[in-house]
Amino acid sequence: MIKVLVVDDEPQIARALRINLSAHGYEVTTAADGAQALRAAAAVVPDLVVLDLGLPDMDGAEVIEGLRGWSKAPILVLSGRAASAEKIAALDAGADDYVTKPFDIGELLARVRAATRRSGPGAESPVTAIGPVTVDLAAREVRKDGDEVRLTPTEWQLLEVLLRNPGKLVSQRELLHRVWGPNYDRETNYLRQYMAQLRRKLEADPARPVHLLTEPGMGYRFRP
Amino acid sequence: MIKVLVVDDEPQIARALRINLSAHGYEVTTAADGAQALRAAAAVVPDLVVLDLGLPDMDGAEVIEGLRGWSKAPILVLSGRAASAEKIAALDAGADDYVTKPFDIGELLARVRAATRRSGPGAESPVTAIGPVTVDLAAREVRKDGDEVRLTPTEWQLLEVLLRNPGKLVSQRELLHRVWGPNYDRETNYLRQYMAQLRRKLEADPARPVHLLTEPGMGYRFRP
DNA sequence: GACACCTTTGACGCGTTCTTGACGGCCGCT
DNA sequence: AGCGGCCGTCAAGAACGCGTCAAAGGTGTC
Repeated sequence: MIKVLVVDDEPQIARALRINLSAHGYEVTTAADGAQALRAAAAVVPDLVVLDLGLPDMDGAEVIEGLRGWSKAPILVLSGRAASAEKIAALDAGADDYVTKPFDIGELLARVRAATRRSGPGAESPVTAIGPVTVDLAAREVRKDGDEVRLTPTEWQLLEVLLRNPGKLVSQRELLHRVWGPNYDRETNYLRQYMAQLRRKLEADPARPVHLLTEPGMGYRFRP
Repeated sequence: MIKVLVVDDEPQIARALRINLSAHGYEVTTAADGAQALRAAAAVVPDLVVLDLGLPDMDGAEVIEGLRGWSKAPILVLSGRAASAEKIAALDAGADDYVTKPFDIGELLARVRAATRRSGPGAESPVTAIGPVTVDLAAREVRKDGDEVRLTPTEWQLLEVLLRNPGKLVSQRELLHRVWGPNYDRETNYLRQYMAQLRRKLEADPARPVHLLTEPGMGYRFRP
């Protein structure tokens, strides 16, 4: 989750930003003045800072420079002042963007997206561990004792459904529907076939599976 | 020297921007419409693009997307329209900043500095090594055993998508969408054709690729 | 207008994957 | 004990996808 630090001394604006950003999937922290902002930045290490100028305790450029010493996270400045000199000062101090109030919330969100897009895609993908095997669903990569294991498309789909419901029982019908389509209900032999292949490739002892379990008469279950 | 491409159909504005940017030490190229812009971008490989919307021949978003396929250079959009919807569309298409006319030239220069500051230090050497081959995505240059290798535009786009997701599997659908457009879903023969060409040019043994791998039925993967 | 280059399109052989059927073992039920 | 249901395993042919070659269509250059 992308972490955003909102710095604003006006509670209404801070609240509005928190609500909107949270609604779009960001993790929001707020600070009401410069000192709080620098402390909060050190604590949460945000991926982006939305900074209102005109804070009660510090000058805007000071806050920007204080942040720039720590972090390379984009800084998006809000301000009531439209004067060019202020914008230039803020941008040259290290801000990445400057928006004057009153601002359109949609536009602000678009600018937030533009700013995070640049620095964003350096993230690692989540990896699921199955005993000696690691599965990276995003990269579509399986490793067993370090070397890679190749799965066929059908094997991937089946494994993905199970892994996305860790610990839960997935019925045969649901597995068939998700992998082969809604017209498949009773082809349980497909499941037997491919579960066996998955176990051969992923389980330490395919005859005695520990993670890819059969629930007789019901379905299959992935145990982490 | 930092190279800036200025795209504007109004000669006075283009001239004013050229003079001001040149005076501040930038190397300026100008283009008067979208087609020229894309051609010029391919030729000079700019470090930043200043793009006026409302070009005579193409929609603004088209130009942005055309540029984004090639390059990660920041795009600073100029526009006479202050409507939020347009700003949002441009930013989400891949623009980095949006300035409404009339604009203060000092502020514009500050935004140019802010944009180049970000990509400047990090974009020093984005060179990817593929065995005996080195690929410089920013400079758009490939060398194999020291000699230059020529890639066609389509080959570049395909290679770029793969290189920007190192280790990750990229589905054939995504590759088709990113290189040929959202209307292409099943033309996997294009992928076969161009992957073969890339392998001929980049792999030591094109018949046994080590870095540009096929995942049958799913997609392709670049392994560093 | 001829030429070169790139893109698009079609066809074929081959290896892999999917589908399908059959068999035997384990378990619970009668 | 006998039986039927369910699962794991094995072994086939069919179908699919990939790499490759070849050639036509399109565009800009000389």
